[in-house]
Amino acid sequence: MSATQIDAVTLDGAGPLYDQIRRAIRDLILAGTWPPGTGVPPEHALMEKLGASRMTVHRALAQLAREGLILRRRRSGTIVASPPASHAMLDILSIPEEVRELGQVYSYSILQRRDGKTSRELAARFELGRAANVAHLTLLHFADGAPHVLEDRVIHLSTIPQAADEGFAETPPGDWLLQNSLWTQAEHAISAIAAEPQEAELLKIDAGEPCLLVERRTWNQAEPITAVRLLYPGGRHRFVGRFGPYGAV
Amino acid sequence: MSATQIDAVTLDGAGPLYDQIRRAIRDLILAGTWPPGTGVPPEHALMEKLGASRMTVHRALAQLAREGLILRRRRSGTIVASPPASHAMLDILSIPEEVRELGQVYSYSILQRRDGKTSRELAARFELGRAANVAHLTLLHFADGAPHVLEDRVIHLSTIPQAADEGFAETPPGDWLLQNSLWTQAEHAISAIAAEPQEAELLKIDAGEPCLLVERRTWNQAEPITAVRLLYPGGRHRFVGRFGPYGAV
DNA sequence: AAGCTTGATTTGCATATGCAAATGAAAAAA
DNA sequence: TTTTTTCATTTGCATATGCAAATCAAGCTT
Repeated sequence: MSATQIDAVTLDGAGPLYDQIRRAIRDLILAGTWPPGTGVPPEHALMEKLGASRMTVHRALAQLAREGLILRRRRSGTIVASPPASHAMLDILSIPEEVRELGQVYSYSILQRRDGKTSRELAARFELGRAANVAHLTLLHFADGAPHVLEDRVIHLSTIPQAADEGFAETPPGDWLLQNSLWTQAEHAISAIAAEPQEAELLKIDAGEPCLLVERRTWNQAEPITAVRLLYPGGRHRFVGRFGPYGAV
Repeated sequence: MSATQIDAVTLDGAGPLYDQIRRAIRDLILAGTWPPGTGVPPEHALMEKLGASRMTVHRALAQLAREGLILRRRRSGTIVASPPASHAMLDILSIPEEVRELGQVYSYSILQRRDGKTSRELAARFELGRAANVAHLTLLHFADGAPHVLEDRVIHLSTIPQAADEGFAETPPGDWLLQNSLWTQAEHAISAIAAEPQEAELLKIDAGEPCLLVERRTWNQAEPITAVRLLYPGGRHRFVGRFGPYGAV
């Protein structure tokens, strides 16, 4: 069952020894030569076959274990893990970057700003647990002068008090927050909705047209920092990600 | 500039020493005590302060470097890295899992299947580079008997020939492929579109209603495996991910 | 002043050694 | 037979040691 072709492990001489070992075994797994459940030879066997010390072999295997490719248990040995439930990775670029990535000219304008306690309606829209002192901003981002995305955001002034004195004239609030705050947790939801009439007018599309809605909330430890709703005209925008079974490529 | 409060590094005595060191430094970074650019004390200094060997300190720092929290350069030393361009992670569950996760009963039915060379129209819809021998399937997934998502898929028979003899009666093709093929690359795009009349009828929604469209293509090395378009009624579905600046939480 | 050489600092890699923890299997005891 | 004990295998952790590579800085030369 766990008889593995140890001879299949061959080094390519490129780079550090531990990394050669790591890549050699990783490639056998990714190529399917060692399918899930296959026994990986014990450290001593690899050590002799490859002429490396046990610590070096261990380093390679420990890293593969951290990456989730193999499972290791004392005495029972090491086996190839089953591919994990996969993740799709979507880059979160700042909106200016996103627009420039498309080769277009970025600009933005603040449509409205109001600071103060959250109304019941606002708290509901952003799923805020309790009333809070926030800055509430509405703004529109443009790509080559055309509406690109409509942003509706609250910033928790109790967590980021310096936002109260910031006009966001130079930098839109999303980017400003990235520079002026630390976040440890975020939640991200993507859904599709029909544009409301006033949203459609701002985005220069027809009411009822499908839009991508990105809702994001971020925290530092337990303190909420900001919550934002980004409305993208659906026909024009898509989120793309490229990845492999064990993470980004 | 790089004078760091080395006294801030304190161990908690829980678990392996190298991991205590790793976590101690990681926490100082995440808490903002050591902002980006801050100099991390050299291995020798940490070694003396913590009473650990250099190899152990090195192990902790090397791991933090792999995780992207710190940057290390010979002779110049180690500094805290700037938070990376973040990724949002969305779990890709199989559709049966996705439905069961919601606490609903899963079922599916194959609406149509046709194997053979791709038509021009089909090749365009799935962005296939050239004509190919594929299985083309259309199916509908149900949650508690109600339409959940409409699936339109091609499977490359040159890469996965055994799909030609598979009826997908027990397992829907997405899950079957996960079990019967290896993939090394995937591309994933999310957009919002209005439902076409025939799509709307199948999903039991009104034509023109906003839907989430997930398009995914997977490869093994350079060989295409499958391409799929998943159409979710927008109002009912959203993709949610939770994550931190340095990866999944 | 500009370029070159030398030296010192810091990280990176590999090895050898020793012990500890987990645990499957065999041996011994009930 | 069943349970317990012992033993051996395998991984995990930590240390000490030595050398190599990168590179900043100081000193030297021209």
